[in-house]
Amino acid sequence: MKKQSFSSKCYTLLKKVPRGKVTTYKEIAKALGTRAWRAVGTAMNKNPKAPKIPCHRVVLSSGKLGGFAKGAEKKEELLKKEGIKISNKKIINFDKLFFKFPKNT
DNA sequence: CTAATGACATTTG
DNA sequence: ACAAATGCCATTA
Repeated sequence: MKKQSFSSKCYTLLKKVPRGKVTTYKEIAKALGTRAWRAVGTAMNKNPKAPKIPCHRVVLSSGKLGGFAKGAEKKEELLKKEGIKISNKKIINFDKLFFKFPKNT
C-alpha cells in the first residue's frame, strides 16, 4: 500500500479535521496537490468508511452545505450538533469554523 | 482505451 | 445576489 487511491488520501485528511470545524472540497484537493474538487466529492460519496470519516464536516467553498449521501438535511443536523450554526443551508462564521490543513506534515 | 458520472468551482446573464 | 452554463479531475462501466 505505498500509493493509496486518491479517495483514501481525502479520508485521511478528513479525519484530521477537529470536531466542531469544517473544511471544503477545494482545500482538500489543494492539500493533496491537485484540483480535483470533483473527484474529492465523488470519493466522499463512496465513503467506504462512513462513520469512521467525518464526511459531514466537508462543505462547499461557498460556505454552503453541499450534498450528502444520507441526505443534506441529515448533514445539517450533524453539523449543528458539532456546535456549528447554520442558516438557510449556509454555515455561519464559516471563515472561523473553516479548518485549513498544514502545509508541511 | 473511450464514454459517462458526480457530496464541486468559477464565470456569465 | 441568484440561477444557469461551462470547466474540472478522478472514478466507474
